[in-house]
Amino acid sequence: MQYWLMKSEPETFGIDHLKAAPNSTYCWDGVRNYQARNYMRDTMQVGDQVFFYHSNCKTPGIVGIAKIVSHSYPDHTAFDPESKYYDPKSSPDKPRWFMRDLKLIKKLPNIISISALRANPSLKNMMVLRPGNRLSITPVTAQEWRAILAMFSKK
DNA sequence: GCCAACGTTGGC
DNA sequence: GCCAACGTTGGC
Repeated sequence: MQYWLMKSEPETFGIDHLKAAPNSTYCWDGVRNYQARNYMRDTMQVGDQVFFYHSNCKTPGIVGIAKIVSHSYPDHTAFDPESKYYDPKSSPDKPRWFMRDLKLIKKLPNIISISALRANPSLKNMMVLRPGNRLSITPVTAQEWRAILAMFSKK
């Protein structure tokens, strides 16, 4: 079992979009970064747990918990010229980008903001908090996972 | 809206 | 294979 943090812009695909999807499950499309793709395609396993993070918004932070419920498969939005994720270098024969399905486990009662995360000393090495971090999918250690769970179960 | 940090592109 | 230019991310 591994843990991850996955960023999404709430305007584009937020926690409520996932919640509203059939079976609260949706494909994590649009990843166009090789490192993030490799995590998704190669490293993730079905059953891994995920912090759902809202980025590029008024209050960035962790808003929910989800889990990986599928193996990786080609991201079809890359084949669609109408999609904003279209990539002519990816084809069904030779797909370049992959995705997995995520199922919402729970939406948190309150957001755990990035400032709250930064204020927690046990998270000082967390990847998403590192300066200049732009990776949309980052691994979370078991220690970090537990420390973050403790932050909201206390409330 | 600003801007620092970073990944990608493409000329050489 | 280097590296400058460019585009994007994302916190503030």
